[in-house]
Order: sequence, then C-alpha cells, then structure tokens
Amino acid sequence: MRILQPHTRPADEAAARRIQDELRARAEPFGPGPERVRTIAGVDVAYAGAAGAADDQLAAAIVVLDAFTLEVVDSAVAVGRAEFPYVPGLFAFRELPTVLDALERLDTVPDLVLCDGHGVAHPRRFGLACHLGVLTGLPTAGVGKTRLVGEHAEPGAAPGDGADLVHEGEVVGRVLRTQRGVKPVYVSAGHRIGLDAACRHVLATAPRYRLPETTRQADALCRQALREAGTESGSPALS
DNA sequence: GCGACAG
DNA sequence: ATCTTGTCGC
Repeated sequence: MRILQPHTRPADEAAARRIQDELRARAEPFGPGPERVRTIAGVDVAYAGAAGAADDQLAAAIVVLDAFTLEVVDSAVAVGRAEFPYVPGLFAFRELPTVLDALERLDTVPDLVLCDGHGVAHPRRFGLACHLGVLTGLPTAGVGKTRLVGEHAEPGAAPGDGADLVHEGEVVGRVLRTQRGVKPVYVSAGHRIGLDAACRHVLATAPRYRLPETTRQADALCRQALREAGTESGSPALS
C-alpha cells in the first residue's frame, strides 16, 4: 500500500516534539471506526543486540488477519536501522521509518491497524499509533504492554473488564483485561477510531492469549526476519 | 534534587 | 527491546 505522508527525521529531541505537536492537529482519535472491519493488521518490531542506540538494527513486521477467522491474509517485513535513540515519548521516530517500509510492501490495505505501543495515552497525546495513523491515513489504535503515562485502578478479573487510564484529568485509554489471570493491556485510540471501538477489536482478536493475535503474529515474523538477516552471508566481512 | 519512563 | 535458568502449572 502507499504511504500518504513521508516520515520526517528530526535533528534532535526538540525538533521531534515540534513535529508531534504539528501532526497532532491531524489526528482523529475518536469515532466508531470503520463501518466494516474485515481485516486487522498488527505491527511489531524486534531489535538486534542491546537496543536503545540511534543506529540499532531492527526488523519491522506487519501481519494482516481476517477479522473473523484470525487467519493470516497478508504480511510484509522490512529490516533497517533505528534513526533515533530510544526516548520515552519519542518512540515513533525510532521505529516508524522501518514500519513504513514494511507497510509499503503490503499487497492489501487493512481496515484497522493495532500497534505495539500507545496512541493518545502519551505525554502530548501523540504516541506511535497516532503518528502511524496520520502518516498512512489508516484507522489505528495502540495496545501497550506497560504504562507510559496516567493512573488507574486495578481492572476486574474477567476478560473484557477494564479501568480508565487517566492522565492530567483526561481519560486517555483503558487498562483492559483480555484473559483471566494475566496482566491487563493498555489500549488507547490512535487515529480514526475511538477507545470503545478499539477495545472491542482488541478483545475480538485476543480470544486465547493476553495480546491480540495480530501482535503475536507480527512479533513472530519480525523476530524471524531479524534472525535471517543476522545469518545472512550478505554483508561480506570488511577485511 | 529524586523518581518515572511505550519498545 | 534484549540478556537468560530454572520453575510452576495445565
């Protein structure tokens, strides 16, 4: 699929925050979402070695599943280098370039994209999910494994139970229990879909495990791509 | 000044 | 994120 807006690489952290502040005006983290969601994509990234530096090697994977059967209908991967160091709140600048490369290799256009990270549950309300949504125009939502910002009560024990994630007086997401006996996930709106609808889709794609099947499949794929890239005899020794 | 801090 | 042994439980 084609990417609408090209990614801009910021020169430093201040520039990165300015970009987020500008792009935030184009985000629409609300609404019922697409009328028909037939396919849902998962995005995930894996790193080689100690991650955190600005030039870490990484692999990004996109896996598109049938929203009802959860069968894989399309997928793509891309290997590259991080173009920004890991800084909480500026996470998107690190992974987005390679994620966009992978998206361009996709043969189909998913109806919804579930991201590994947060959407508006972010210091400036513009996490990875919002950023990817604005650049692609696709409906997106964030599904984080841990908290970045906000406070919340402990959600109920049953699948589907949740608690508001509140930051600076605003409900920015929901701490959602997907399975009994597992830690909850942090769901937040990204672009062109609101929190309630996002949670519905997260629950529908996580019938068995803690994380959505989309995320699990993407995780497996990018790890495999990274292994193969590391085993490649492609980069001949510089000797 | 002391913590907190998506992946 | 990734580094890693054993251990608890279905």
